[in-house]
Amino acid sequence: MQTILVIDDDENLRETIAILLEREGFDVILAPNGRSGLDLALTAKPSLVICDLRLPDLSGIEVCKRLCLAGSGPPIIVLSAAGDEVDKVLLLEIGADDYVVKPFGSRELLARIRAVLRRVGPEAERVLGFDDVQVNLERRVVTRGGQEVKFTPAEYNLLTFFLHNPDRPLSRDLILNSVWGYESFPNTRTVDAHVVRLRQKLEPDPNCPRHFVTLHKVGYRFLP
Amino acid sequence: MQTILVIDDDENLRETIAILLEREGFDVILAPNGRSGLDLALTAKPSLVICDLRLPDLSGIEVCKRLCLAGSGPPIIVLSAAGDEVDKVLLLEIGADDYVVKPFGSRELLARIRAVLRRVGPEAERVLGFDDVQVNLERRVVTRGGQEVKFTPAEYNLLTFFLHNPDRPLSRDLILNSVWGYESFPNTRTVDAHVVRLRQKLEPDPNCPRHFVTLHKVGYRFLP
DNA sequence: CGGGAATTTACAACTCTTTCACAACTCGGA
DNA sequence: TCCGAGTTGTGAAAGAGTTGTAAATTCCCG
Repeated sequence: MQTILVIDDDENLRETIAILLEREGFDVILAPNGRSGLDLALTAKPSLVICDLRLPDLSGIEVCKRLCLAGSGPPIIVLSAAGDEVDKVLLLEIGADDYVVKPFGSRELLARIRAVLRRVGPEAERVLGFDDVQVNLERRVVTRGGQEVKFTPAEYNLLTFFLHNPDRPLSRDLILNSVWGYESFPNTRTVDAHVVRLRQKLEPDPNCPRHFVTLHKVGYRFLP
Repeated sequence: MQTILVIDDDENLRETIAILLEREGFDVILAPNGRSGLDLALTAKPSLVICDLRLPDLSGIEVCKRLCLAGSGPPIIVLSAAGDEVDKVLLLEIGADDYVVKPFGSRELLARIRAVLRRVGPEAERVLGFDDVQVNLERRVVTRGGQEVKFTPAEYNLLTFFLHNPDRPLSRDLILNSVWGYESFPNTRTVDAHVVRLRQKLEPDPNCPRHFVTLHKVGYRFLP
């Protein structure tokens, strides 16, 4: 599982990126400023850092430098505002691996991330699972006891969301926002229906769920 | 005997490089602009391409992209003028193998050429396939059960893109960007239409595709 | 035991894909 | 330069597959 650290003082953007990346199967950790970002980068050992150029305390440049000082730190992608006069060469020289100019499309950011990760090293097999169930995020394939199990997009998205958030109580609203997105507003019963489908396909005994557990009046919880 | 294609609008430089390379025992072909360069690269199958960044029609970047489309294509060394603000990362990302800043010495250029050729190594067996279908990238010929099957350029590009990316979910957008390129904007239905054509030509049963599989709401997947 | 909450099922609406025909376009040759 | 064959992108209609929801039922907790 690959972890990405996002350092940006704009909470909105931070969350947007987080959701985007999580949906792609990355673990995401967030920091609102340079100092905490540096700390996290050194303690959490992320596979990649996305860092805004303009931060309240340390500048993005400063962050890059410090991270590179540490030797073989994680690769860094710098975000810069459209107006900024960015010295690309300088950025790359001090250790940034790539930069993206705001505003950027999600596709662009993802492409750059993958390019950097690919360049840095062979991508770890991105496989999650529990019991005899395996989910290959790269291939978008789910197997159970070696047999492929088919999933519709909504089911698959819900499944990976659970897998990325094990052991946590997840409210229906949170699930809706994370999996369906802010633009669509299905009612919360919808989540139930899809959980049922997951259970039927993946629970050893769908009548007595052990992995996709109901939290009465709260929501659901996924237990590996 | 190895052939090198030189794309540069400066006739003087072109000739200088040609003489230099021929003295070293390479076959050299020349092109004064991006378009004819691309044509030559595709028809003459050089072992290596040297391409100026600044060209009258297509930029060197554009040339790189096109050449790398299907993931095969010859290695590329980019020439950039001293003043150019070169985005090294971008260059390497889109498929250039190395770059040399003008003015350069003949020794340097030769060293880089040899390095790239060495890295690329003995030409890989460039035949891909599945079932009784064989695709010879060298000759640009597709056979099925020994019989040649004709492919139009768009079909062929799509086919090789699939072949180079087996087993992965490929969104329509990704396919469009990779096969058609960032500058052309056909709508995503176009991909469907071409997939249909591939299936009709290559699937044992076009009504029940086993190799070019639809991922509903996601895109397509190629399974060898 | 009562009432709200969760599950289950079935289904209709909907979205996405396939198919097909066609017009625009490209390119080579006369 | 013009023409014709071949190629390619697109729209429209039909066909598949997906998904949100309602309604009936069961479950859970107080």
